[in-house]
Order: sequence, then C-alpha cells, then structure tokens
Amino acid sequence: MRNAPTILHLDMDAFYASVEQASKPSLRGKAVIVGGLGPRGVVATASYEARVFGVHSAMPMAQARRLAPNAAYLVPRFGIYRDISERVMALLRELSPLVEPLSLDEAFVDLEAGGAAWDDSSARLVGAKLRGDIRAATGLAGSVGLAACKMLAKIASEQAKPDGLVLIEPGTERAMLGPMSVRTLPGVGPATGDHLRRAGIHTVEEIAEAGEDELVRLLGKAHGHALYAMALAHDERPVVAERETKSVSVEDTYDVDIHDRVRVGLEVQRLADRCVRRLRGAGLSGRTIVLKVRRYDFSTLTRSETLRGPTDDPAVVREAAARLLESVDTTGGVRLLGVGVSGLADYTQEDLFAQAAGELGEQQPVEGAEGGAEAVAVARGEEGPGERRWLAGHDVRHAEYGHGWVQGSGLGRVTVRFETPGSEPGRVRTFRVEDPGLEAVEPLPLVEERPGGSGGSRGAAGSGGSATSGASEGAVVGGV
DNA sequence: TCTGGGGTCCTACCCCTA
DNA sequence: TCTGTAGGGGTAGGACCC
Repeated sequence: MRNAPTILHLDMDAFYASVEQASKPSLRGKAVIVGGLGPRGVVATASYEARVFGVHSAMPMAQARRLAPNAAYLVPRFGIYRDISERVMALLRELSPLVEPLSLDEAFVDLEAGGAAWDDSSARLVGAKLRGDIRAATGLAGSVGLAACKMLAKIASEQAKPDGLVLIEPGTERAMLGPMSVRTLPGVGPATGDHLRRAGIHTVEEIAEAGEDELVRLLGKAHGHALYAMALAHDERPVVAERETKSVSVEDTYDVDIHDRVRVGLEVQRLADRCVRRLRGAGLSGRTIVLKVRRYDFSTLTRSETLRGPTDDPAVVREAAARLLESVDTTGGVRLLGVGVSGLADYTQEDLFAQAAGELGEQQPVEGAEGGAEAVAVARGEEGPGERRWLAGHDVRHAEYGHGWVQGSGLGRVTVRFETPGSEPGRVRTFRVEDPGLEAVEPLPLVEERPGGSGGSRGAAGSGGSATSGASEGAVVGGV
C-alpha cells in the first residue's frame, strides 16, 4: 500500500433524491423517496429528511409509506441521473486518467497517477476543490474520502457524509478500523456478518486477532484471505479505469404472481428480446444464456445453457430461454422472470450466417444510448395505443402553463406542479390524462449553463434547501 | 414486513478427459 | 486395461454491491 492518502472516493449524497429536490423547488427540505412505486417496489434512495423516519435504501416501499406517509414518492429518472453523473465523472477525469466509476453516484480516483496530489495537504486541497466544482456544475453535494487504499477511502467518504470530506492519515488506519463493526468492511453483508458473529467475531480488531487460518476455515479461501488482509488495513486493489462487462441481463418483478404457463413463456420471450437489444446496443454477443425464475415463495433458481459459439440473434436467445424454462416447475406462480447472457465476446459468428440468410429484416431498434428520447417515452409510460400513463416525478410541459412535473395521476386525472429548478415553488393544477396541451419533455438542467459565468444555483442536498440564485425560464431546453 | 434491477465474484458439484 | 486423481468447463446457487 502506498503511504500517502492519494486514493479519492467520491460518493454523491442521497443522489437520486437530491437530484429530484434540485429539480423541484417544492421538494427542497422535504422527505423525498425514489424507487419502484408498484406493490412490490423498493426504495432506491431516500433524502436525508426521509431517513429521519427510518426509511432507507432497499426497504420495501409499502413499509416506507407506513413510516413516512407524507413523503413525496417518485419513480427514478435515470436519464437525468446519467447526465449529471457524466458531468461529475468528467470533473474526476480532469484530476486523473485513473477513474473507476462504481455506479452513477460513486467513483474511485487515483490522484497520484494524475499527478494531482502526492501528500496529505495536496490531497485535501484537491478533495475540497472537487466538492466545490461539483456543487458549481450540478448544484449537488458529494462527500469525499481520502486514504492510501480503496477500502479506507470508501470508509472515509462514508464518515464524511453528508456533504463533507474526511482524510485518513497514514499510520492511523489500524487504530481507526479496530473498534468498527465487521460490517464496515467491504464484502461483509448480512450472511457473512452473522457467520462471524456466531464465531464470536464482532469487530475488525477481532478479525485480525482470529488469524488468517481461522478466517479461511470460517469463510473459505478467497473470502477469508481477503477479509483478513482488509482487517489489517491492507488493500492492494488498484484503481481500474476500464472494466469489461461480463454479463448482460434483464428481469422483471410482476405486481401479481403469474400462474399461466403460456403467459410465463411469453414473458420469457419478451425478456429475451429485451436482453438481446441491450446486448446489441453494447456491441456484444454471448455464449451462455441464463434464465432466472423467482417463485411465489421467493425461492430463486437459475438455469443456464452454453452454446457452441457467441450469439446476439434474438431467435437463438429466445429458443434457448424457452428450452431452459421447460426444466422449471412454475406451479404455484412466479413473481420474477429474468433472461441474461454471459460469456461475452465483442463479435458474433451467428450474425455472419444470419446476414447470409438475409434474416436481419426484423432487426430491433437498438436501446443503446438510453436517457434521451427513451427517457421521454418512459416518462409517459405509454402502454398501448391511445393510453397515456403519467409517471410521478417525470417532466412535462403544458401549452398554457409551461414546464412542470407529474405529482400524481389516477382516475383519468393527472396532477402537475408547475416549477423549474430555478423557480420558486410552483402551483399545482389537475388535467384530464388525455389533455392535448400536455406533453412529456426532457428534464431541465439543474444549474443554468452560463458561458463565462461562475458558480450556479445552489442545490438542495445538505445545503439547507436554499432558494436558487436568479435562474429564469430562459434556460429551457425541453421539448421532445 | 415482505423483500427491485443490474451486476460481480466465489464455491460446490458434476462430468469429462488426460 | 483398470483405477485413482487432477484439472477444466459447465452448471447452480449464494453473497454482496449500489
């Protein structure tokens, strides 16, 4: 391990919820919960105001509604999250070529590789400036952890939340880690945590005291060795900029269990097609087709089949998935189905044959760059011809009232709050769902782009929900 | 209380082959 | 030729992460 704290971990605070608060002035300072709103949805992110009620990520939405009945409940808008994430990642890449994104809202940066920092004070300066730059570019708050390795940098950013910066000074790592719960270490989830607890191991220090042999005996070779090393604050994992995708999959949980075997078969076909679209969008093909079935009792099983060569042919994937389904007992009903492809290659042999046979006429549109027009299609959640379903939280424009967002819909009505990231909290109006004046539009930028200008509007996250600084309607870039 | 979606990695087991 | 074994690929499931 290097001896200067030059690994940076950035974690955007309550990312999805903060984006929603920054987009919607009326939600600033309020409990906001983003996630699946169906009967089987779970919480993706809760704002800090919602966490006060005990709501947290991965909690069933029904439970969240009991705990925080007056919170704002919104479906995720991945298009805008992705746009903002790209801006943040671009700022990170200015610091170093070695940036490892972990998700839309988290990344590691190797500051030493970029020559951006070489010791405590330079690292601290870079971290502080980065937080300011992110705030100016997006209006959002991010927490920064700085340490000599990835594990400690991540723990540091966790300690820095919300809206802070923590640097772990070299030489203090063991003393800091020792009293912490085993669950602090990456790779220790509920199951491993329980396992260790039953062996009388509760803290990181107790892992170190137990010794490597005991850890390997308890948890197996790979996990045991890795955990023991982490407990000694040893983590040699490098920051890796480019990660190859290993698998592509899609899955759906159904609001109501499916019992009809024919319907199950049709859903599997549909998922196979969706999976292939994603696969093609990424320019990939794969050899192993995986079917996932979660039954009525939440038991989950997978079936897989490895082909002789990689494919991205929807018919081939569909047929394989259908064969796999034959070996699964679905009596009692299924709550989730999934189709995946692994054993990926970035070329395809099947295509050569398919092209030769002129079978590409029915090629599907590529999903690839999701976020733009696709986000709008999703925003309105069009299910069938003539049917318009307005999703909570998504952006709309009304011919008469301008830009707003869907606050709720049902019984043939849709309620819209008319406000923009730069406006005061707006008024609410209700329309018929088929109102011709209403259309789904792209989200507005959170911070106005002012060429030559500095700074921007203040976001909501952790900043006390202040009003924005003089933004106007002028920056509207909506429209479909 | 009733548990999403998209991933990665590890382990155990089976079967085949050398 | 038979037997034991080691290794690799395929398969299934579990744990974990965000």
